[in-house]
Amino acid sequence: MNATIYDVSRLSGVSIATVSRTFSNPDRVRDATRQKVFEAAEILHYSPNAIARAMARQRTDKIAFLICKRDATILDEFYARICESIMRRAIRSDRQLVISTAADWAQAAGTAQNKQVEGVILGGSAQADMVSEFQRKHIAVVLVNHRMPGFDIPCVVSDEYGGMRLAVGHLLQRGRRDIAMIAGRISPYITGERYNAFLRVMGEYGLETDARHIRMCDPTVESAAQTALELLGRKDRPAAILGGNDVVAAGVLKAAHRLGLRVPEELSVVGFDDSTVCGMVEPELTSVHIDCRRIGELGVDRLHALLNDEDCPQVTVVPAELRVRGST
Amino acid sequence: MNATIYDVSRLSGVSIATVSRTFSNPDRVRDATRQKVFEAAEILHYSPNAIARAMARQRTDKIAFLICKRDATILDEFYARICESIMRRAIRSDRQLVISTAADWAQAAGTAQNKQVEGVILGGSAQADMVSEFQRKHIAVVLVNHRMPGFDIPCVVSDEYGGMRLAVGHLLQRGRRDIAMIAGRISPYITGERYNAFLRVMGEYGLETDARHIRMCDPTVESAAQTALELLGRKDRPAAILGGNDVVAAGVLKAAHRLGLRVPEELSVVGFDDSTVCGMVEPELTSVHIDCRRIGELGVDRLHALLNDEDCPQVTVVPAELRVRGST
DNA sequence: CCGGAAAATGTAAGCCTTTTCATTTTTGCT
DNA sequence: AGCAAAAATGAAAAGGCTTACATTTTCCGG
Repeated sequence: MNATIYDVSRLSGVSIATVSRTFSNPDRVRDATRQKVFEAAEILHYSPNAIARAMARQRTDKIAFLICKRDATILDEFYARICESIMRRAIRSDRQLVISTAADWAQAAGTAQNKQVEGVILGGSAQADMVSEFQRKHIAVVLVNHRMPGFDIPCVVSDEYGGMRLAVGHLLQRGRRDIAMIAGRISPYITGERYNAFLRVMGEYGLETDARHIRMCDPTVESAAQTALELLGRKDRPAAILGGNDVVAAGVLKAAHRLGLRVPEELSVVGFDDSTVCGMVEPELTSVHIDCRRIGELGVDRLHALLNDEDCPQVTVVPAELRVRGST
Repeated sequence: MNATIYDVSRLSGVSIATVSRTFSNPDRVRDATRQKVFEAAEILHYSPNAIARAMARQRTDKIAFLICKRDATILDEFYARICESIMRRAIRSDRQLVISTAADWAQAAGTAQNKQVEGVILGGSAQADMVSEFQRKHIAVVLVNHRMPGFDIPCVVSDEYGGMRLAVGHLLQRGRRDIAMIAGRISPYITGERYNAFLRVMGEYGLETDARHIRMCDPTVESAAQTALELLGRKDRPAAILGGNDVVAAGVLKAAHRLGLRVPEELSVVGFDDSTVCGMVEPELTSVHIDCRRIGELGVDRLHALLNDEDCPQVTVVPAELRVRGST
């Protein structure tokens, strides 16, 4: 139905080899020839068949971004940003991108199987067996927003510790010493990382962190608000609350509002991620900015390095920044 | 490097045809044979090469979701939802999904070219030449959240008019007759649709809509807030404002807060899309719920129908609902 | 236990490129 | 004009699978 290289060859009067070269390596044919070929191709609406091309060249120039459903989704602005950035970078480097939400990792591996995809970027918490499966298939793997110590895989993460340090430091500057954290159950990695960072940073500043200061909640505004209500309802309520991400922080704001607590006068609130909601709530939310864009780009770059046998740092940490707004 | 059908054939002692059948049509080989083949495959870590398969079958089982950068992005929760839903549906029907943000349509067409992709779902405002390009390549096209009258293409849209009717009806019930709209410059289609719906509905209710009642703004909270400030600063301020989407509505809320106007007592605010921010702002935002999930699913379904030569409705309208919350 | 139908398997062509190697044409000099 | 080297082109194999058609095996009733 679609024209093939043979049709063009026939119409233009050159061999198929020359047609092929004309399309994949234009400067290796004479001007006159090139013109003839392009003319014929134009007439026939020919364009090279990528499948056949992949078949012959044994490579697809295709990479995948896999999100493990269990703890991440594109509905999350955080991952949407990473995804966008990966998309952009992939296009720029002439790679096709396959995106898949892997409900179960078997499906994900299936998607990427068979060298259809030359490399994958794994977002969210990847599982070890998934990774080894890929490696056995000789598919390059890069982790984004996750680490797998013991595995020989490059990963790109943001500096959660540094971000936390900025956040706590800022609160201290504002005179808040009684700081609590509500960690939403986001992706296990991020949750854990931020949790640990909080403990560590508080320790470094010589501040207390007993059970009263740390709470878990589901990653919804309502759940966060409930948790915050408990925390704020008591006499010895904290002077500041760190949300595990912006949604949680928005929940805290909500709770404060219900209790009639003024923010930031009576309570400081800090979020994580610096997502668009920060600008929508009242007061606007101080938040730790995570450079998702950079993370995505670096993810693609690392994958490229891997695919081209260049050397590639195992761990890349992207710095975080604090965006101070009305809630502190 | 990877095992091929020949390796499996050799090890299991059957012909490559049988191996092929074992994988693509298991019940057409005898039990004993199937077992032998699978065993050999297991040992060799064989799995069929999808490229070669596509080559031989002349089909890829691959579809694409293309977003036209100019007016839509996955960063938009609205599109993220559609995207998610398409992803889910595509996976469920054993299709691979390629997602691409098309900065320029040439690139998009390129991505989908060459029967690498059997069909595309176009999100955001597609351009006519893009569509005809696809059609000439015999690539099926479905429009999501957009319409192209005059083109023979199925499209799936939400019932913006119905949603608007619900919103305005609700406001009237609350005793608000002086209703204004701030339309954000979202995707041209949506913006236009909602704008027209507003005019029409207001007309149907016999309400005024002079220049005072309709404003445009950029699709950011800040821009919306500025616009709302102007609208609300005057003596004859409206009693209710409809935001072109939730972000705009959030901006209105912000403006009201700055002016010390109590919502909903002194001003009612309604958004569109029913995105997650609705639950985060104070008061929570009444919004017209757009069933993005359904839109995505139907998009995929229509595409399937097209690919299977089944008949396929040209226009599918997904109903909208009103979610009433604190802002009215 | 045989014949014929049905089921299982095998053979080989085809899908559309790329690419190596051989061959032809062009180029630049003398 | 003639020659060697360089550039352009062509012929053909390879890439891994599916499938139509041919062949072999199995199954069943008589």
